[in-house]
Amino acid sequence: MSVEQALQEIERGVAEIIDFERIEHLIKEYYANGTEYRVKLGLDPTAPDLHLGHTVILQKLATFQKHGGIVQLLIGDFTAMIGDPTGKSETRKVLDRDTVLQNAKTYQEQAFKILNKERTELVFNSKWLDELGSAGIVQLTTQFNVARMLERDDFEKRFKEGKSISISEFLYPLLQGYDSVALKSDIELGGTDQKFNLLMGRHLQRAYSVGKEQAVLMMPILEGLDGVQKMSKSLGNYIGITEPANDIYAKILSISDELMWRYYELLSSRSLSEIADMKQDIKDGKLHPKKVKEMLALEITQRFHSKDDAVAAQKAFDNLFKQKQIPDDIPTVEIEADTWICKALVEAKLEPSTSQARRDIKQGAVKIDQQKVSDEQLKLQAGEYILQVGKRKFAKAKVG
RNA sequence: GGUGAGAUACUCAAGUGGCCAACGAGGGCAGACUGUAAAUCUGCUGGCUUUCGCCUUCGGAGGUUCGAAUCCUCCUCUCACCA
Repeated sequence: MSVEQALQEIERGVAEIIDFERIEHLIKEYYANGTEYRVKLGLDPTAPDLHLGHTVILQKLATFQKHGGIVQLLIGDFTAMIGDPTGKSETRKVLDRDTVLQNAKTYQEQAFKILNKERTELVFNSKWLDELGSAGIVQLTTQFNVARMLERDDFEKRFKEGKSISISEFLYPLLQGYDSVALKSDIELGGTDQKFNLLMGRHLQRAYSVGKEQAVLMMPILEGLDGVQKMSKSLGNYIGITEPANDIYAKILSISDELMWRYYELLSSRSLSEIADMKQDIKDGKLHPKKVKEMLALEITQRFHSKDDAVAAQKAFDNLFKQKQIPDDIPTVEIEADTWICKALVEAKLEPSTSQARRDIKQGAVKIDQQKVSDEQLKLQAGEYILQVGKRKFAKAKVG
């Protein structure tokens, strides 16, 4: 593969690159002399599950691995105890160490679904930050000043609004930047929201005379299923990479058409020209958008499961929705005879409370064996039934 | 350390003695329409073995009252101004 092609791949979908010349140089060196280089990604192990939003950056790392990069997967076990203030309107809660370590472990297991393990170095920043000591911290803080710290958007905003900013939060970007000093990274990746922190790495590498200043490559923030807010676990609009094939497939099909293109650009491995062609074909009426979305869903599902699983997920989905059939693998619950329907739905975990069940029955959302339930006083007689709430919640009930 | 303001459901936010399970907005769930999409329209959005009923909830603990989210006391936390 040529250097040009490699750079093209690297540039795809990125939001911003700082010091592109350095990346260009590193790639050239690799293809000319086989010289490897280090690409850093810092992970904040506060939420234990990776979702598609994280994979945008992980995939970019994998691209670097193909072109001579050794990935430094940095688990911010030390910094996580402070909590990254990025995008937060208030001070984060401090996590205890056990939780942080547990989360970190989950993270690495998942990251290797995308990254090449052979070309990844796993590091924990407590290794050098623990040793930094008070003197080291003071030394570090002399490298930056408050006025510049307050240039950071979220700090500035909070400062203006008179909201509290903890001193420890000022330390966060400094420590994260110091990681780049300790790791001597050549390139650091991150989301656009990390720009300030990423640049800090460059600044500190210069201040500590590391002999290089890392290039910075920022990926856009992936929107969640709602298409508006960023994908995040706490907002519940995410697709986790450990989710079952059926769920991943179904969730992707549920995104809007507009958002689908965004996902194509950031997540698919299809070429940009291919994607542009599909867009045109839809415009010309040659291609149905649903079809294109199915292809995306298949591709992504296959990435985290097998091809067979992906095809099976598609089939299950079609059964469920296109043909309005009932999926094959639904949970079974045993229920005593003569149980009130609302209570049964709660026992089957289809409803959180009998009150909610009652409301849903009133709205015609509850079905037994495809038949709408209209009587909320109904009692289940012995036998086997398929209980359904809404379009996608099912359970098989063995009553008796 | 001093002074002042505030804490209401998933979030924001009304309510300042009974009409309050608590306006409104967002979010969420469901129904219609669709391509399980989006947009739009409609309904619901504390719990309860059963709903024209009962129980719990407006930062916490007490108190006043026939009756408190609303008044009083203390406590906890947040914010602002001053030092």
